[in-house]
Amino acid sequence: MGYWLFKSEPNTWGWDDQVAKGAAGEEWDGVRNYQARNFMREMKVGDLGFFYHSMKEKSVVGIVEVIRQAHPDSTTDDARWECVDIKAVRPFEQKVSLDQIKADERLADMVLVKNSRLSVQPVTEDQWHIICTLGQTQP
DNA sequence: GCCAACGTTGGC
DNA sequence: GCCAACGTTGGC
Repeated sequence: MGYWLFKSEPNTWGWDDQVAKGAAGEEWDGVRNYQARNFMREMKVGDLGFFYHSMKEKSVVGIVEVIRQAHPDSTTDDARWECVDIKAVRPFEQKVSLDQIKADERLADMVLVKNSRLSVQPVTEDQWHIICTLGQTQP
């Protein structure tokens, strides 16, 4: 089981948009960064991820599940870019802010802290459980 | 809204 | 293959 973090600017694509897609989910398209793409290639159906709102909100707001492995990104003809499909699983009872994450020394190694610009990131199992606890939400 | 950091592009 | 220039991201 892998754990990940998906980051989006809520004005472009937010948690509410993801929830509206229901069980059918949606492509996590538009990624044009090799590191992020490589992580998506590693994802397997059933892997879980955090849904993070960047910019104004800067918080983890919910949990998503990978429902389709990496496949060509339908928003480009460029064969280099691939994406997975994800669906919303459940919202966080309590949003976990970037400030909270930075304040917790157990989370100091998170990619979110170290390389805030990477839009798709791996999360360790320990980090996963800590943040779920902070969010008062079942892993 | 600004700007630093980063990744990508393209000229040499 | 190097590196300067450029565009984009995202925290502040």
